[in-house]
Amino acid sequence: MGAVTEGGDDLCGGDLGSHPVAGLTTVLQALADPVRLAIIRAVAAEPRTCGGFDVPVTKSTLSHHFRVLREAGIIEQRCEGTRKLTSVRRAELEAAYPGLLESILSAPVEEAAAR
Amino acid sequence: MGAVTEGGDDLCGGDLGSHPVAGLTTVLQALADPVRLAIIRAVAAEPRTCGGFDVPVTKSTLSHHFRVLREAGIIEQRCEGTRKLTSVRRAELEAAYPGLLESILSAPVEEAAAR
DNA sequence: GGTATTGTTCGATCGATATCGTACCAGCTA
DNA sequence: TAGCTGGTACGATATCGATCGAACAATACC
Repeated sequence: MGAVTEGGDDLCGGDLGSHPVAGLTTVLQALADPVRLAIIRAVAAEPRTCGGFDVPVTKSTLSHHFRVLREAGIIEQRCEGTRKLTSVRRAELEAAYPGLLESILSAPVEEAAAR
Repeated sequence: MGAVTEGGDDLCGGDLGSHPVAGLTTVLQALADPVRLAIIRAVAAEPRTCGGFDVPVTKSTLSHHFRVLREAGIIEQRCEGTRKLTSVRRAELEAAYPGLLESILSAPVEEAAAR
């Protein structure tokens, strides 16, 4: 079975989107962070690259958060030249935990709290 | 230094149920633990006391988890003699984050994983 | 009164993780 | 070719939190 046929250039399409949606605890843990929550809100509104966030962390920390979200099966990333386009895996998430993402995205945004 | 003299009528009625539902991050963090998830599932099915759980932790750890859930506004506890009856604050939670509790409770139960 | 039951609190331990800085790598672009 | 940009990898640090045991408190029961 073809792993990922992204239409030609699959230089990075290998394991970036192949993570299945993780267990409930893992997913909740991935969501239970203000930075990641901000990421998901922004990405859910419109897929974007790492540069498109205004969270007050360095890019290495941002990369770490992306990995956590990716490994929880919440987001997927697609190479776009030198950039990486991040998007929420709405369908898979909805299939695994119906209503969860919806209820979280529709919750009021908390003000950024130092942690 | 004795003479606390609290009168003895309502030792626990005060702040055990008065916590408002916390912010989304706090609530998700409170939910993102297998032990607490098990507690909530059990309590949601039927309010019960601390002894009514089969989680593999000591009672002090259990007490800690109850405090976290209580302070997140997810559960409330009522004194019942020497016992404490715990129940989920469904209405308040539903008002704060519609659909959240529902989606979590209806998710498949993960097998207990060592953490 | 004395004992058992139920639960909290405190101190200690120990693993998880959020964060940063630096180095590094892969594509663009001049 | 070199430089620039977006992103990852790795090591170090520091804080958070889950866990336990022991001590304590309050009520029920004999």
